[in-house]
Formats: sequence, structure tokens, C-alpha cells
Amino acid sequence: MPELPEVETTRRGITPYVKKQRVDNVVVRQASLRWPVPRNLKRNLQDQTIKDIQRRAKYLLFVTETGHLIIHLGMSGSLRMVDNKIAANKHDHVDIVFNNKTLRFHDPRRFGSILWTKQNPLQHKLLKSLGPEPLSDEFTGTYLHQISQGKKLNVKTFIMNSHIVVGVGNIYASESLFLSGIHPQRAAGRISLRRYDILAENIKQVLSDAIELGGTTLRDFVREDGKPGYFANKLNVYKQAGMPCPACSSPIKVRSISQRSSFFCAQCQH
DNA sequence: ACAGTAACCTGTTTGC
DNA sequence: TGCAAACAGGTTACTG
Repeated sequence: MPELPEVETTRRGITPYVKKQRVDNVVVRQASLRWPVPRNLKRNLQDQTIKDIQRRAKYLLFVTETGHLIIHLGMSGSLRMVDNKIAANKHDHVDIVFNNKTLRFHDPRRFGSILWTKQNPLQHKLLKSLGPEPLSDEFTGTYLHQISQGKKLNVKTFIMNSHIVVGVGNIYASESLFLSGIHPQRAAGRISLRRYDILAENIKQVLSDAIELGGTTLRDFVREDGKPGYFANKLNVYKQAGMPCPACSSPIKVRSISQRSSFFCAQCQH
């Protein structure tokens, strides 16, 4: 479900309800997620005050005095703020209970994760070797061009690799390649610096635009208040197979690349 | 080091 | 209509 814009939308949505709030209780109904929810989560988190909520890649980092809560939404996860008296539904696996609101983690497929670390979360095993943030100045066409040298791997899989750049999932990979006129199956090492400059700019643009609109809701992404994001209306190619290309009107194609559906215009992308 | 594949899970859509 | 296969926004671990 969530790519960077959806995670950032969630972060912004829950921050006013959670920041500076003290955790009254932690309820784990299902500890079997992508990795087991730590058994000591309640012991560590209860009575702690959430000082801030940060984001690194698609991980949300909840800062407390004694450690960090790390939440990843996986494919189908969402976080919502609900009144404390609202009963949990199916797949509502974890509650972080505050004074009168509850942060509720819902995840049908259970590919998400909830972790606790006392160390610097950026040094956590899962975060320490991640690539740059796409919206940072560090992420440029020059960077992409440099590390793609010699790679025969297709460019779509390349930009979806979180060790290259974080936050670009299946939707925004297709969209940014379309905007850049680059065919998703082109070898990463056979793209000019000039075209990587364009691609890096388009990745920044499409992610920023999606954040502005509250992310993309295709099926089950919801914001903290249960409302959808509206970027789905702006998709040029993703899920548009057979529809006319917005630029040239030839039908959008879909093809599986590295086991992920990839949407593109064969006329516009080379 | 790299590239390709399987695996984790449930729900919905597609196709015969 | 019914059932099985395919597919879904992610990422790691394993294989060769």
C-alpha cells in the first residue's frame, strides 16, 4: 500500500494527536507481523512521552526518552487515530493508547512491522544501509548515473531498490519513468547523465505532488482520519493499461518486470 | 558483488 | 455460478 507519500501523509496526520502525548497503554492483539512485535513493547513504551515523529524511508520513527518505536506499514498497513472507546476490528493488531485517543495499527496482510530500539534507529539493521532520501539534495541525477555504471539491471527495479534510493515504490516508479520518457526495462547502466537528471527531478516532483494530495488510495490506503488520498486522480500510467496515453494517445501497456506490474507508454518511453 | 526468485499473509479480482 | 488462479501499495533472505 504505502509508498513514501502515503507514509509522510500518515506522519503529518498523526503528529498533532501523538506528539507530546504520554502513552497510557499498549495493546498487542497479533504479534506475528513481518517480524515479531517485541514482547517488551508495552513495558518499554508505557508511560513514555512521544517527543517527535520522524520518517526515514518508509519507516516512521517515534522518539521517546528511552528509545524509538519503529513502524513500517508494509503493503496493506495503515495507522488511524480513533477514540479510545472504539472497539477493534479484524486486523487491528496493535493499539498505542493515549489520554483519549488511540493510535491503531491495521494491517490485513501483516507485512508491516513494529519494532523497538534503544540505539539510534538509523543504525538499526534494517535502516543503516538505506539509500538517500529522494527529496534531499543528496539525491541527484549525478548520483543515480554514478552508481548505475555497469549495471544491466532494468531501471525500474533499480530505482525501486531502497539501497539505491528510498521511498519509490511500484506506483511512483512507473509514474516518474513515464514523465521522464524512460522505458522501464532499459538497462540502468545505459542511461545518460542528462536523462538521469530529468528522472531525479521527476521523482522529486511526483513524490512532492502526491504528498500535497495526501497520497494515492487505490484500495485500502487511508489517512489518520480514515479518508483517502487523492493522487489516484493524477496517475498517468499506473493502473491505466489500455487507456490512451495522456501525451500521445497510444494505449498504455502493462508488463511484469521483476514480478511487479509495470505500466508505460511504448511510444513515449525509450 | 550482482541478479533473479521465493517467502512472508489475507483479501479481492479475474478467468475458465 | 463456482472455484481456482492471479494479483495487490514492500522488503528481506536465499540461490546460483
